[in-house]
Amino acid sequence: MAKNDARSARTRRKVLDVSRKLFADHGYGGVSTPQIAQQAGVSRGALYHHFSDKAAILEAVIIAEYKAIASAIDAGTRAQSDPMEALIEGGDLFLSAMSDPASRRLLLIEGPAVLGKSRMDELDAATTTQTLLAGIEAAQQAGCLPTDIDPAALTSLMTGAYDRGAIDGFGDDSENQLAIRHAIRAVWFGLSRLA
Amino acid sequence: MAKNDARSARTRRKVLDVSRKLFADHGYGGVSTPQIAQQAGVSRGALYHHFSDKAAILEAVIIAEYKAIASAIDAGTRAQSDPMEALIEGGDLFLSAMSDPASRRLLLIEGPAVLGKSRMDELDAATTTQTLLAGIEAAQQAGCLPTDIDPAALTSLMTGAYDRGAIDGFGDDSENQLAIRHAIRAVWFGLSRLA
DNA sequence: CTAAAAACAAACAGACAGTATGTTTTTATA
DNA sequence: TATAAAAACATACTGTCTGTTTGTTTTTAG
Repeated sequence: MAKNDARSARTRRKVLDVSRKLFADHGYGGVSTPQIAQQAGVSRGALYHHFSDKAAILEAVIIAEYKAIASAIDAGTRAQSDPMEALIEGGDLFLSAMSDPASRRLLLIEGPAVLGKSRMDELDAATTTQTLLAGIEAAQQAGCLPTDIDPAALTSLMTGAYDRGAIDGFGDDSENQLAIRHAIRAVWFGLSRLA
Repeated sequence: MAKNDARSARTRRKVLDVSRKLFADHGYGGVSTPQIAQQAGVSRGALYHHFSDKAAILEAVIIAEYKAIASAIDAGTRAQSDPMEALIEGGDLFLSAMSDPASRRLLLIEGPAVLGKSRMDELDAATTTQTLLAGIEAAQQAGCLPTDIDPAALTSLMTGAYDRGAIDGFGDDSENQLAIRHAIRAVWFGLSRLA
């Protein structure tokens, strides 16, 4: 069972590579399975042999995307003693990882619309949200953030802020991006003043 | 030109009422135009006479939704001398207005995916974003918020926080909602400490 | 009262999603 | 190595959808 595995992996890879670009460029509804099959150089039968339906293709693309983001953040994370610095650096790495417009559209627009919020939450579990929640709780225990704030609620708000910051911060100019990073730093510093 | 206007208004109303519920319940892709026409008691021909395509129906639904939100916020806004109190109260009203799951799905999920971010920004112009930006600038001029923060950047972040807060704050329990409101208050207070 | 326009209805054409059926390639076993 | 089973791939087909076109009824304006 080796030659088949490679064959399947090759086919899946071709489909996912093509689909990622198509979904990111034209959105889920703007892409057809014949289009994916043709550009991937694969028959539609092969496509449906590996994926249960069209949404499953997007889901596989998004899972790969989460993994890429997570490993990019992991790779860039340095040992950080101060919990607040860790939060800010983690956030900056997230924003950097989301500098690709394709990532942003797939994870923040198409994913929630096609797979639904609850499924996206599951897929996200090991990635940004969990990391942020852990960081916030650590900062609270270290006395750097006020403890009367529900950590899950703050995680929601800051996740939303980062997501929106990623979307708005990369319009065209990188000027904007710096302003976003500065503003989010201010939010964290302000919260730490309340501790 | 009176009887026809009423006829058109009646037809449009029926289509939009039915579409709002269908789109909110099953998502844009999960609803068909025959389905809309049938439930609205209207022929598909009539439907396409009033709307250029399926996306135009969603757009009309979303425009109505923005108007409803805006007027709900307007109606609840009291004269507020303190700029920070105005910001917080406006935000609370936004969260209350978004307590309807249908509003949340239409404005935060389906809209961006189908119409795109730029179109949603245009439709949103007169509503939440503009109001928030004005509030932040006013607070900065009054010395309640630090002036070294780009107001547009902060508006992005806080809009994202509010949107996400609306989505996460209404899962099932209202306990969550209070935690969200408390956390966002803390964010504003923290920022004001930096002024 | 009648011609033009607006509103509505029905039929149609092209395309798509998902499935069923058939074929080739790979794997496991005798 | 020969062969049966299984996996991978290909093609054909069904029902449905979207957007358009053509036709009909209702309303408006002169």
